[in-house]
Amino acid sequence: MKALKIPEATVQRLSIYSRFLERLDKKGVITVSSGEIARGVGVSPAQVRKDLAYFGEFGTRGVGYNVKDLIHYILKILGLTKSWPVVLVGAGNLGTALTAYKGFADRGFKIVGVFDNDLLKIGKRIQDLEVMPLEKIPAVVAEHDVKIGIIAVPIGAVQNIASILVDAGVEALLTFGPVVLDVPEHVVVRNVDLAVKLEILTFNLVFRDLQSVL
Amino acid sequence: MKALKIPEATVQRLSIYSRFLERLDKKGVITVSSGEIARGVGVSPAQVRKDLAYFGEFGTRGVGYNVKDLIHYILKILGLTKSWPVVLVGAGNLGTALTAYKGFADRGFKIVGVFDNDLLKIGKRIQDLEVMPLEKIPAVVAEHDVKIGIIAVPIGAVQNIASILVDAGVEALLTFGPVVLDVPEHVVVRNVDLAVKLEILTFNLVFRDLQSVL
DNA sequence: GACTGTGAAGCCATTCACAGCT
DNA sequence: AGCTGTGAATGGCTTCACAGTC
Repeated sequence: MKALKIPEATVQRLSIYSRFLERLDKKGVITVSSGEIARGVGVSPAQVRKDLAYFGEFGTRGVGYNVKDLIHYILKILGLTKSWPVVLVGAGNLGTALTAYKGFADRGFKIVGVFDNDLLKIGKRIQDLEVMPLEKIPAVVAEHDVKIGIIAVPIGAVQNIASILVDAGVEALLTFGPVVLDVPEHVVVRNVDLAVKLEILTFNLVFRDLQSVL
Repeated sequence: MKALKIPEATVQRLSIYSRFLERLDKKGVITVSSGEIARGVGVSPAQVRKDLAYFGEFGTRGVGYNVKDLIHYILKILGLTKSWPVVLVGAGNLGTALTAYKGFADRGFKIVGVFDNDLLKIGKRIQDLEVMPLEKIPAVVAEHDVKIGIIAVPIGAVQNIASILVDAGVEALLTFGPVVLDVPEHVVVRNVDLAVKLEILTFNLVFRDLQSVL
């Protein structure tokens, strides 16, 4: 065997490469070099080659990579050659925005159920989905063999929802806001924290000014 | 001088520490050790100490850190001892969700203007803000001395909005989706890509299964 | 000549382990 | 005894540089 540990940064970049390549493909571009990809997404050419080398030899020396083929290989690596059903818990502002988010559908993610515990929201329609009570989670997860859950509920409720999803069979969770989840080891969790992102901006703004004084 | 290069990961964690500490403070906790912080946010104690050590000596040996003081120091480091005015461009689903997002207000970010180029959206009220046309960006940015812009528009329009914001005087941008911005060097840009996050999940799901076969 | 694939080098972040303080 | 602060060691990711191929 060969594949061992893949840096998370590599996985992130593969996702980005593949979307850049799809744009090239739409423009009719047939072949691309690591340097062109690098410029297109803002990394170094060596980085592009290294990232791809973790998974095989996809290029031709002296020529570059075939765009269509490379797209296919990367999607295969990322597990995106099939559509993934997703459940979303939380039908507030964020949940509503995520349900409508085209970026998910474009990449084969299909939201098959939206849930909330708020009686005022249950029954409401978001896109073409009816918001369901939490009790329906197990049935929907089982019916569609859902592996991925998105949790967009107030911070105090996140752990509880995570447990419900995991018990129902979900194996990967995307959460928002500052939470540390207690879930079984086999469950993959990633978090998006928008306040952190803004605070990286403010840090850089003030730190830059601070340094210019030294 | 001493401070030189701070890892971005450190900045992220400081933001997370500070919110954990605020929860402790609300509970009335006076003193905390690096080990307790570490357990609370899911990192190693040494990491916590190292992160703080970049910026000074905030603890007492044998005792730990004073919660209130440490919160204050971290907020100072992150530039959060003042409120930051923010403009948001894009009044679609995501923009609307972001405008209502409590996590921003809680940390002192105040959205002072929401803009869109869609005539159907202009004039609409989101929270207590009226959606304004793009032409108003320079005036609002100047009036409130806005340094931070959030761009939540379709991917094709992002670069154009970024340029407008930068021309108006904004120095830090938060964008969504797969874009590489062309902006002056002094402008700080960070990106949130939700599809990438989901694809990290799928990668891990399929890669785990793949590895178990080897 | 052009560009990939890759071992080696370099760089950066995290962890270790212990001296120093309370 | 307990816990911080930190130099040293480790581990991991990125860049370099070049051999290999078209």
